[in-house]
Amino acid sequence: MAQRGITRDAVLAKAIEMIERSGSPTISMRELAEELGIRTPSLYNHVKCVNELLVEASRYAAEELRQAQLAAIDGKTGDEALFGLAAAYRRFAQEHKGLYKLTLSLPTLPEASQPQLAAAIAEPILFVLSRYGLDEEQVMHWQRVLRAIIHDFLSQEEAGFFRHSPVSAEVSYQVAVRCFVSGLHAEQEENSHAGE
Amino acid sequence: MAQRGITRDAVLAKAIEMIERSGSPTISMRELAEELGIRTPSLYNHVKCVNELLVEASRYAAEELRQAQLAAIDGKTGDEALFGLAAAYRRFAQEHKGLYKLTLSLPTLPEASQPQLAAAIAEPILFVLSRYGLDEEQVMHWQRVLRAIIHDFLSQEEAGFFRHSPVSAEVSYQVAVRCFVSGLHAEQEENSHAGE
DNA sequence: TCCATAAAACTAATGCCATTAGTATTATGG
DNA sequence: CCATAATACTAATGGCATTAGTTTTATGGA
Repeated sequence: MAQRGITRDAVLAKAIEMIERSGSPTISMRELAEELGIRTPSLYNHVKCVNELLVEASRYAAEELRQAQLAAIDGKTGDEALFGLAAAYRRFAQEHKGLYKLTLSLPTLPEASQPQLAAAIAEPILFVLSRYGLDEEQVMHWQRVLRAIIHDFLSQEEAGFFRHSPVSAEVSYQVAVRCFVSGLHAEQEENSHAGE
Repeated sequence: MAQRGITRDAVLAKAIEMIERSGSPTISMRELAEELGIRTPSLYNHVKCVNELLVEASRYAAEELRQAQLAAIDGKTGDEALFGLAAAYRRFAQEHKGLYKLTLSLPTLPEASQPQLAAAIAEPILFVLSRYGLDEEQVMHWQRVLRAIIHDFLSQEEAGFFRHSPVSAEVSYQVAVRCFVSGLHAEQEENSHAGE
């Protein structure tokens, strides 16, 4: 038996499908082979190792997240764009748990592929912030702050930190985003006063 | 050969020591046994499974983080206490990488032990925030926001997200904390206006 | 003082996983 | 129509946690 129509792309697609389905950013070669209807070692005709699959899946996840962000800020600027970004992140995390977690562990990937992916994800935020009259370094700081708020909020929620509380996680998230915007305005304020 | 002076506590202590040393919140039964000078299966005379060890180590980590927080706010109130908390978190994360990561994955523990540990960690923050004249639900939201900022900032930094940038992570962190405080004050402001 | 008992170590074995080595089969282009 | 390369297979390796069953030793009651 040979040539069963399985290609590297098909393997990757199935891996991504399984990550989406399970909500977990891990890949089991055994299960993957089973789903494809082949024996485990046959996978190695298409990929080098499980890590290579993770890198490829991360690449895909980063691109998806990037697109979701770009769609969210389309035609918007300023605070509206920021709220749009925050909402898009939250939706992405909820609808694509596994892919989202993959973007969180992106820095564990091999050095080479990492910077581009991180940059691809950060870019939409940087773009929106670049219109706030901050200097380049400040933009970097505030981008990190926003990502920190958004990211960890979601991962804490996902991880179950809020599960045992009656207080709405959704509302907490809105408080967090408003907090960011308000802090950002304060910084802007300070900048403009500095020039007087 | 028997009775080599190894107790359950000794096993746990060594496990914690190894987590501290490696900076990784994982335990290998094989390595653990090797360090203790016994064979792997002998560990099972003292603990039920590797997960039980992780639970115990998490308990310890949560308590340590709690103590670090309490020490940081001792004699302080208001913004000063908040800045103290943030600094303490950062220091703890840097000096106890492994334990800190353990507190991040706390929710993966069995349901039973989780709420107390999460509460123990959150309590000092709740205490400080309780003096800001917010209602109970607001306190909960703002506690989550602060934890989100602090936590993810540190885990992103640890994970290497900032490694390829010349912009200081330390300064970004300060921007984040100031952002929180400024946002908190804005909320306070709104509350007092609402009563007019 | 001695021995029964239980604690704590051991060896051997199981099962799950990723991965590698080596072999068989089949699709395809020359 | 057949040589070759691609792709699947089986078999084996090595690492891991864990379990079963056995041996050794510390200790307290006779």
